[in-house]
Amino acid sequence: MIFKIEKKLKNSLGRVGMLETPHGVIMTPAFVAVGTKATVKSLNPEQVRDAGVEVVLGNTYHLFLQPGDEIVRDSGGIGKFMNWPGPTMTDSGGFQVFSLGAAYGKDISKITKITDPSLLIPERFDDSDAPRLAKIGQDGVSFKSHLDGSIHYITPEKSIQIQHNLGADIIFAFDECTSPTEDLRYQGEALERTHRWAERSLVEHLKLEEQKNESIFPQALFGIVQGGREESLRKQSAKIISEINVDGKYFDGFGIGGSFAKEDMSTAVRWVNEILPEEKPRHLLGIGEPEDLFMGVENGVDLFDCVLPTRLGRNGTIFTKTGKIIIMNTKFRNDFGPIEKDCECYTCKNYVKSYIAHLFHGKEMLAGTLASIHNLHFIVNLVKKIRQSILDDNFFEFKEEFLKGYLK
RNA sequence: GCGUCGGUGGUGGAGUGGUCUAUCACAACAGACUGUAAAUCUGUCGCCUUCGGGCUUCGUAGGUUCGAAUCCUACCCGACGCA
Repeated sequence: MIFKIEKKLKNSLGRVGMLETPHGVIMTPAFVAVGTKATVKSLNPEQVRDAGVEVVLGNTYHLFLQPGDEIVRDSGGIGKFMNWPGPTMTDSGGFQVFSLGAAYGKDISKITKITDPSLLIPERFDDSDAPRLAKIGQDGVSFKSHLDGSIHYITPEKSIQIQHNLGADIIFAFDECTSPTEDLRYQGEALERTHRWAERSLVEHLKLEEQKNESIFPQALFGIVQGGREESLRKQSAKIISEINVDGKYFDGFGIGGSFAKEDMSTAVRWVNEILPEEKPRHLLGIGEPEDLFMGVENGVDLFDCVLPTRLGRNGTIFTKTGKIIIMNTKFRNDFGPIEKDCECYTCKNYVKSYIAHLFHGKEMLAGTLASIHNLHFIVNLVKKIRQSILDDNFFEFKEEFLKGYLK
């Protein structure tokens, strides 16, 4: 994997670059489509590609459980398995430590608002008796399969082994995505744990790379920075993760993970990217909304991934330049215009809102597909436009103009 | 014409003397969703409301009863059977 920076955004951390992988080039900043179970939900690879997607992200935990990482390996790797010829990534399962752990069965998001009352609780809320499918040990995480209840212990080594079997071009260290409801003391403990796991991930990765024969593509490993909303922890994490090395071999790039408050996400990202080595790519995990993408790029992020375009699409919420719309709302039943008249996506070129609303009301499968195509195109294209605006020296103008219309 | 069964909120369909504005499902309406446990979930869903409550509903009209969607009578409507 080779990363080249083409141009920097003046007076900020932003940059435009290119990331070369064994399966093709990613023009950064780029939005990565999420294909957790080796499929971008409701879309086939041609539709994903036509939406402008350059790279797809699968998930270690899900593919380990089903169909099993060895099956993916034996089929020729995740890209071949899912018929996606381009670059691929896999997440390590670290997010499931949160989503199946602290967040399981609760109404908790990794993105909070400062006004969220749960953040005002000074003491850590002890809910260790609450049912959860992921339980953290010092050595790894015990997962109770959401599919059949079977127990699986995932260590950093195990996650890396699985990811080597899955065979994505870029893989991530096993981390703990810490819940925003945890107190500072816990955040610190979790951070130390994530750092230990990062080093073990790197050791295992280098070992497996060494054992590979030439017929197998080399993989790049990204370390993950955590630290929640806390400045000292974020900075400490960025420093430690970027310095971790085994015999002079470092992480190939970095993920920025964990929970954020919407209001101060930009500062958290800036703290980290001011410290991470400039010449390596940074991936802001699980973000985001259009305004978050501008924020991330401006603060030095090269890659984003998020389930939002496809999840919102399947659930009937559609991105437009003037804000999100809920296509099932009554007013769209007889709206015979496209979602966006100047949109180049397949959905907008061929269908009107009335029809898409009809498909959703009728619970037709095509509904989620058409909405996902548009949403994915919208977000992927937004990042491409942001990229171009940096090349054209009008990033800040573009940002202001877009957000003025979008956030209204 | 006679007989039997049945008519419940937008729909289907519970309820068969009080705890009934009436279980439940669907539809409808609104909302949520940020490294996917998710083509999912939440709320509203008779009318009015100063959100305390007030008022009116179970084919129609009467009646019995302290009290009726629930019992009785008549009528209207539907299905089936016999003429």
